[in-house]
Order: sequence, then structure tokens, then C-alpha cells
Amino acid sequence: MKQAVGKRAAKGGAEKVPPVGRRERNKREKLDRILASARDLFAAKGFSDTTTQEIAERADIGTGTLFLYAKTKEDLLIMVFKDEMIETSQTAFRKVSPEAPLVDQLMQVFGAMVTYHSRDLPLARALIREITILANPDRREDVRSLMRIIYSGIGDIIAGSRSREKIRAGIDLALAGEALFGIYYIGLIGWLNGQITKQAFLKRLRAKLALSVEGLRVAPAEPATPARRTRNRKS
Amino acid sequence: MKQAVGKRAAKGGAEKVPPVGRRERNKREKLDRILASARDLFAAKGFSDTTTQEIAERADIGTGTLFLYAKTKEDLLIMVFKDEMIETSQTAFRKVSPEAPLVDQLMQVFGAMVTYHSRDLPLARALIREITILANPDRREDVRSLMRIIYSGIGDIIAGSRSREKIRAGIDLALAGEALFGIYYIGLIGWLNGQITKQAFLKRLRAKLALSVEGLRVAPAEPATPARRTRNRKS
DNA sequence: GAATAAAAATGAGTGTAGTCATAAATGAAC
DNA sequence: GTTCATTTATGACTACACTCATTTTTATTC
Repeated sequence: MKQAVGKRAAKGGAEKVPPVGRRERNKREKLDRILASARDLFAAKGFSDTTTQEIAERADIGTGTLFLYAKTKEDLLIMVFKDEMIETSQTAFRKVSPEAPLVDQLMQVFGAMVTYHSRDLPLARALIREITILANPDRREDVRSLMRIIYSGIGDIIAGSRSREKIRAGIDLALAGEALFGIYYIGLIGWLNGQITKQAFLKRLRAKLALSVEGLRVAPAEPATPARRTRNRKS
Repeated sequence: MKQAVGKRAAKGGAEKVPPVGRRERNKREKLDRILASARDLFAAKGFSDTTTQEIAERADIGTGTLFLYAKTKEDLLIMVFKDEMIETSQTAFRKVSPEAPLVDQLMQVFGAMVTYHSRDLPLARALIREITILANPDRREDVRSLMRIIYSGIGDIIAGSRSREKIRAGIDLALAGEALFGIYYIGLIGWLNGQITKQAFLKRLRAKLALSVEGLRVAPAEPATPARRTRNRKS
């Protein structure tokens, strides 16, 4: 419904009824204040030690008003860090060395994400927790867009190393991206839960990626011990 | 410390100081009552609509007593369903057809897990949420043991199809198990978040597993469309 | 079984996320 | 600028997870 109205107005250009009246601007400003306050407090005191009261106070709004802008405190967390995570991902993909071996490129991307989360582990835990299982369906699209960026980014990396790494033709790149991201994600969770150190996580991750990438090749790479392998093939 | 005492007593049999005095037995019974009450209520009313008061009442204990047995309500959720999930996993691995193609076997296992979660989606969401990021380190060992069972179970499946599927030698089976489970997990999350239907999830999962399994092979399998593929290759 | 120590249980109390009836602000129409 | 309708704001209030000072139960020693 909202959209129907919006479309109509948009069709004729921003002529007479600019879609940003005082009302809209006020709302936008208030939201910005809320998000800034939440971000500062989450960073300073952690997620669970920050009360919605404090956020409201700092944003200079009533306690109830906060919940007109975010359904729950958890919602706020995603709203605050969604953009930052998208940014981090995009930067990671942009900075990748396109000439490096596929697994190295993947490790560059995932490494950047790990570095991002390392800045504040308790916050990373809270964030991953909320993103993993969304309490509010309104946030679905946020996560979906983040995932699209990641999956297609990985897909691009695969496509880019197609010739160099003898990647099989006809592979669904987004599918492969999702699979590789899943391999990263399960390790990330183990790390964030203290089941494994960061070093061990990254080492295992590389091994798992290598394992999975082998499957993308037309022919398996030479085994680590190259010479004398005349045993199997007959033809 | 408890164990040290227990071991000593156990060594001599249940002679004079049975390791289960009235005290221990009472505690055990109370815990059982708590877990049973929690399970019933979570199943009947859902996790968030169940109050700790109700659980305590039904277990016939004081409201504060509950928290001597579980640090938080979320803790209770894991304690209640941990065994059930381990059971489900073990059964799934036991029932697998050892002659079936590797990917089919994997799908049997993951399919059983999906079926389990399908019984109560809201509860599955709550459970996965808590397991993914543990609020209480005391539960770490629970999750670790569940994961060990799953990773090694998958590893066994891979080992079992080694000859049939020309699996490369020298593969770290637990590592491969973790990778494949990660591929499942990321899809599970998408499903539980309503990003994808169950059908689509399972279909994509099979495709992703196939993609990754190819990497385990000495030589890639024939593509799905066998005949007439004279187009690409020249030699 | 009395005295003492240790463990376990209890429920009134506390802090906080989130609600809702009411009020204020904004925009539209004349 | 007055009236009216709609949107937005507000903070007192509620519900609930969890705490803690106090009490009760259990085990131990003589």
C-alpha cells in the first residue's frame, strides 16, 4: 500500500509533493540519532549491558518512542550493524588479489570478515546470534541482501579463477558460493563459541576450502606426492 | 572433585557409601521433573510463551529453585533437547543405506534431521538459535559432543563409500564431515528463517553436496547428461 | 538424639524489555 | 487561522527472567 502511493508520486518526478516533508525528515533524523546512540553504547558497554532506556535518553526521545523505530532491542542490533557488515564484505571482495590461487582469495575474504569480528568478540557473538535466527521477519530482506552480496562475490571469485584453476563448466556459482560460505560459517560459530582458537579455525578453514575446491576442478590436482602415479588409469 | 569422590566409592562397589545418597537422588529427581515439565510446556506453548514460573510450578518447586538447576531459561532449552538431538543423529546414521551413493546417504542423514526439526518449527528456531551461539559456557561440552557424533558419523559414511566412490586417500574425515555439515547448516538456517522453502532447501542441499563431494574423488564423475558430449573436448 | 556444619530451597524483590492509553504534532481543507 | 484527521511521541505500567537474604533440609559427629 505504501509502495503504491510512492510509485505514483515517483512516476511524475519530485515536482509538487516532495517525498521528504518535514515529517519524513524528522523521522529520518530521529532514526539516525537512535542508530548512532545504539552503536555508541553497544560498542562502549556491550549489547546486553546497554539498556533501551539509555539508548532512548541519549537519542533524546521517550522510552516508548524507541520501539516505533525498532521492534526489539535485537532488531536494533541488526539495523545498526547491517550496513557495516555489507561494507566490510564489499571491501573484502574489492581488495582480493585476482591473480592469487582460488583458496588464497577465499581466505583473504573470510580472513577480512574474521578480522572484522575480532574487533569486538562479545558484540560479534550477539550479532551472529541475531542474524542466524531472525526474531523479526522485517529483517529478512537485510540478511538476504547481505547473503546475495557474499554468495555472488564468492561466485565471482570462482568465475575469475576458472581458467587458471580448471574449474568445471556449468557450475552454479551462487550455489558454490553458498556452500563455501557455509563451510566458513560453521567454523566461525565454533570460534565464537570458544570451541577452537582463531588460529586453528583459520587453518582448518583453509583445509576445508581446499577440500571442497578440489571438487570444482575438471581433474583433481596433482597429489602432494607428484611422481609415479601410473597405477590407476588404464586408457 | 565430585568425580574423584565418586570414583573412589564406585571402586569398592555400592557397599557402605553409595554414591547416590538421598540428597543426590532428590536432586536427580528434581532435575528430571524440571526437564520433563519444561519439555511438555515448550512443546505445548512454545519456548517464549512458557514462563519459568509455570515450569517451576509444574515441577513442584519454588521459582528460585529452578535457577539452581539451569542458569537461564535458554539453558533449559538445550538441556531438554540435547539428548533428543543426539538420539536423532545417531538413529539417522544407523538407518543409512550403506550401499547407496554417497550423496544419497548424506541426504538421508540430513533429511532425518530436517524431519526432526519439521515437527515444531518455532521450537527448532529457538533451539538452533541457542545452540549456534551459546550463552552459557557450561553447555559447550554438550554441543561439542553432538558435533563430534555428527562429524565422525559423516566421516564414517565417507570412509564407507571410499572404494565405490573413488574417494581420495589421506582425507581428514572429520574435517570433511565438518565441511559437509557446514553446507547443511547454512541451508538449514535459510530455511528456518523463511528465506527458502523446505523443498528448495533440500534440492539445493543435494546440489551443493554433490558439488563438494566431487572434490573428494580421484577423478570427477561423468556429468549428469552422459551421451553426446563431444562438443567441448577436442582430443 | 542433640549440636553443628553444609547444602539446597524458597519466594519476595529487582531490573529491564516491551505495551498501551493518552497527548502532542503535523498536514489537509476551507 | 480554525477545524478535523492522521501520524507520531510519551512515560506510567506490565510481565517476566533472574537474584539473594533467609529458612529448611540433610548429613555428620559425639
